[in-house]
Amino acid sequence: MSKCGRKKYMRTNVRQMTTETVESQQDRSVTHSVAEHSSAHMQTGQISVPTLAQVATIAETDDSAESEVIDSHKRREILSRRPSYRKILNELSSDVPGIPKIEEEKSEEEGTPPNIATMAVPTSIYQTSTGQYIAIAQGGAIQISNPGSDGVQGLQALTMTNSGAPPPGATIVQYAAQSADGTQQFFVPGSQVVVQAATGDMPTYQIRAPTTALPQGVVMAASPGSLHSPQQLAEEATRKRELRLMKNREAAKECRRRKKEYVKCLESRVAVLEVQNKKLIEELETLKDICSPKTD
DNA sequence: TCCGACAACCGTCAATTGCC
DNA sequence: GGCAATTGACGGTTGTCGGA
Repeated sequence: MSKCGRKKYMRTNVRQMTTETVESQQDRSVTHSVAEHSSAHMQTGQISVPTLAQVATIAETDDSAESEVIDSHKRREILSRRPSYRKILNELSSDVPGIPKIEEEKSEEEGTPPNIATMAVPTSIYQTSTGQYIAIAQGGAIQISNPGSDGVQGLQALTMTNSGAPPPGATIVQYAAQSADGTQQFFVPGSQVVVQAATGDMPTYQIRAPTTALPQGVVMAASPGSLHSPQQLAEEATRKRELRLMKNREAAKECRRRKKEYVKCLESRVAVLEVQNKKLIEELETLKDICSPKTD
């Protein structure tokens, strides 16, 4: 039995159960539902964070008498998909100046945050026979990423100075694991090659005219231009699927990173509020001492 | 040393949202 | 409406830790 088939079967049942659980819990305190939801995920090591809507509902329905009169709108709110962690955190940040905002991804025209200054949004991603990823971004930037490393540290980027807009459906990247002179070559549009001129900690790349025909072992990935046969269509479908999986893989990593940051910010906010609360209590006690006459 | 429990992380699927 | 982004949920893998 395939892994995916089994997963899909189980996921369907679990998803139904999850919905039923949330709905049935409307009759009880929503506080319980969130707690149970979290503890259930603790068994699998996953973090569960209630949505803002859930948090609001918890506060509103803490009184068990009111929990029975949750209208359909609130139920829909609970069941609805949460906004992104970035939005939630930025909403919190607008209320509390101490909380840093998660940077929005900016286009190249708007400038990039310092920590991802060398990254560009890839538009075409290819995997070489050695497992490396090559991404051609808008503007002609070529990014070479090693497997096993994260998206930033393993990234090598260069920008083509003579890059123009490639013709639609004609982007071709050809990768040779090793050329005759021991360097890596990447063939790019415009009948040019990107040659690895130096290796090591700081590899450099040069754009040259190709000197030889395609070396042996070259891996070619071409966009659909004239696919006709069923085999070509199948290969194209496979390529699209792998591209989608790779993008979703990276998106999941980024989502988890944001989620961790979101949780960290919430925890730090709790710490700050606890300190403030303690100070206010102490201040209140002090004022009480001042205002109330001494009895002894 | 072995084993089980647990946490953390990952890849994947599917549902949802938001933008064009 | 289509598509990309986002994220919940799942199963799998790996590393750590305490007890036998």
